[in-house]
Amino acid sequence: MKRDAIRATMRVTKALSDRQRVRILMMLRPGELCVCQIVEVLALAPSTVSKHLSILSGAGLVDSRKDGRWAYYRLPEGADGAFSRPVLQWVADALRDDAAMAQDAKALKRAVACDPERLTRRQRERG
Amino acid sequence: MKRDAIRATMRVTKALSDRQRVRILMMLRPGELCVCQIVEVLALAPSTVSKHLSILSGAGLVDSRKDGRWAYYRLPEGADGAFSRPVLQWVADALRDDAAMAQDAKALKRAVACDPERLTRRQRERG
DNA sequence: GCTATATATCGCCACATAACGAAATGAATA
DNA sequence: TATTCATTTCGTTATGTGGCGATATATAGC
Repeated sequence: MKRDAIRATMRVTKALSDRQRVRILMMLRPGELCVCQIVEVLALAPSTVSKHLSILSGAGLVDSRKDGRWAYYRLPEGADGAFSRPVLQWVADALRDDAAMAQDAKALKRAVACDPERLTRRQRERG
Repeated sequence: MKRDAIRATMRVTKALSDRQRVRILMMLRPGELCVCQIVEVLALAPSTVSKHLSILSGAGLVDSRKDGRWAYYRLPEGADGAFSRPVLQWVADALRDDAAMAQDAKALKRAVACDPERLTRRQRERG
């Protein structure tokens, strides 16, 4: 008898109950992203995006690694993601062909075109 | 291209992001329940439970019918529930063997033992 | 070591939401 | 028709949460 599967479960459902976090998860499906690339697509303050990522991380919905000054987030692979993968798959299915998601994918393609170095410089210059 | 699959999707994830609503959904898996039976198990004010049910209904996670003074809620069957069924299945899998859910199931068994008539009378006398 | 800089954390504010009790609704029965 | 009563709706309150800017942290390069 699991003592609190409910806790882990609610952490996931609460993480999924915010639109921006769902956008992030969908963006991560093709592969890992630098925080600055996520910031670029969501058009939110870096601190806000960081908070969202920490909530996703706490729910086990993303893994992360640091590479120098940059932090990369990705969907957990293998056994790490086994718990949440089905629900994430449901979200992805539900949002297949969604217009807003398609727009994000397009914006993401542009953001990924330049490396974090150039992307962050552009973000800095715009203020 | 669906214009707002995201809206329907977020309605579901927001509905699932509350613990009491998840408890309700799990309680409904064996079959339909009267509002008073749900009130009995959750131990919340009837108005609160009603609000939760209306949110679940808005997300398409439950159907309802009226029978005289009583209202019955159930998980949508067939095509009606096709959209949400996979995510509900994920929740159910995640909470299989969860201690709190088992306790709800036990309390539910007691609540279902007497019919709505007797149950509401007991609630009235205590309230 | 010092500076620059990408990300994370903190403090704050505006808004959303879960809870309750009171009042409204609507069906059964006297 | 009037009353009873299960449920819903409404108004209020307390708490939770998303957003931002300011500050802290940590790493790269001088």
